[in-house]
Amino acid sequence: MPKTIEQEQILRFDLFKRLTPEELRYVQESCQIRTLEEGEVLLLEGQTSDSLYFVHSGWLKAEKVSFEGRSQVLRFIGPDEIINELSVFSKQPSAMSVIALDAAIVFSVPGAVIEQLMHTNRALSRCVIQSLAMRIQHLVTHVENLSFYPVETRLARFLLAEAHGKIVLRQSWKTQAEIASRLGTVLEVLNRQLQDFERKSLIEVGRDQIIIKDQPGLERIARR
Amino acid sequence: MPKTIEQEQILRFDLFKRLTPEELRYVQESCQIRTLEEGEVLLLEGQTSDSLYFVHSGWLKAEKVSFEGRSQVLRFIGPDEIINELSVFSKQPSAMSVIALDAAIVFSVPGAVIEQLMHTNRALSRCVIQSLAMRIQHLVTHVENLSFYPVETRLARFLLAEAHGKIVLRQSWKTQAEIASRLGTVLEVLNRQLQDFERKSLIEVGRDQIIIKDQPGLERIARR
DNA sequence: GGTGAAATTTGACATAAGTCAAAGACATCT
DNA sequence: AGATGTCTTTGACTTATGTCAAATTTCACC
Repeated sequence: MPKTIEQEQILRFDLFKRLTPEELRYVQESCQIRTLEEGEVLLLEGQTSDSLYFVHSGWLKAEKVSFEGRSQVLRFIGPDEIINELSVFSKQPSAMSVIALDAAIVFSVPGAVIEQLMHTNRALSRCVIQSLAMRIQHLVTHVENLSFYPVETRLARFLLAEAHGKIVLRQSWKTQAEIASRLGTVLEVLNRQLQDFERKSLIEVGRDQIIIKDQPGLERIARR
Repeated sequence: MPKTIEQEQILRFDLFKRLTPEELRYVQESCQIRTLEEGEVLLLEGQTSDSLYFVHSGWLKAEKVSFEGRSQVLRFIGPDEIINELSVFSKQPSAMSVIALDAAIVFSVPGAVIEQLMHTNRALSRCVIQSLAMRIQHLVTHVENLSFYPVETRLARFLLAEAHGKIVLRQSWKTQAEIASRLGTVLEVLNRQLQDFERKSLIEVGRDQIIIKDQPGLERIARR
């Protein structure tokens, strides 16, 4: 049963760090594994889903789509991240869609199981609260960026935030269209901004990475 | 001691609905009253404050200010609302400033007191989680609006959301500048949009109220 | 009732950002 | 290699939004 082996992986999540062995077994037993292919929809906006999802591998995005078909990516979601707390804890339909960017594997745990554990284990509540609080911080920052700063600044900030050292990895799904949607703009505008940065020798855009050539320069733009 | 009489008022907050009489007394004893005048700053962005605030009367705003001095109002805060959960529960400095729009009275309760109560009372945790979840919903909506929709649509939605029946109350602090800042735009743009709506007989702008004259018309604009 | 501060209105202007349409580059699969 | 589909690049164009500066109205306070 390869399933069981993978199921053990769910225990590595921070959320479960403080559980007793017994509680862990309970989680493990009630967890389901779901495999997604690229483009597959895990959650649809407006739909109710009572499960919490844990990303084992692969990448997904949480997004809102407008009437005209433009999409705003709220966050990219990678391994070890949690999906759908909002819906589970507020009992409201999902406010955004979640779509696989990659082939991805996620665990799902029924909301009722989590709620039950929260009754007996208060560290879990705290963990959930922390996680929601972080989500809010990110959103506030995003609002700030959208409302005050031009694409130039938003892009500079994005690059600096995503960079490991001097390079921003570009997984195959991280196309200019996806980045544009993340920054709240459109493909063409983003493309021109990238080229502008390149012309100014701030970065070098490659197919599977972006290299930051002039970090202080980028930071100056990011700062305002 | 008039102070004690007012302190009793804090018990009316939803957050405390499920507490035992003993716990209530504890809250009441550790709560402080703070009076603010118009324009006074309750919380400054970046500053750490470990207290939870409860609005007894008056109005405040939570806002972010940009380098250039533009401000984005994240929410208007009125009686019965709670301030600073984010900071208290995430242990991070406040992400935004909170400023009184009115003469206002707020109660403050040390974060440590709330945390202690959360240990013994799980309904409180749930309440906090619900409240954070709602905050996230609002922020997501705000991001969506900023990223997809023009000022025209944002204004229409704002008016419909704020309206009680057919009228949007304009407290003395609800100036066009404040509304503009709430919608993520500037004074002049908002003013022109209001006049445009007026010219189209959708609304009637008065000094202390805005009357919605053509709700279906507004809703059509709001819908996209 | 007059006066000064705050709120609103107006005009002319600058510019960031979105749209449309088409061409080019690149990667993968057969 | 050739073909197909996706991703990227480009140009010309439209438009929403922000900026500046000044006039006008309104309100609250003496």
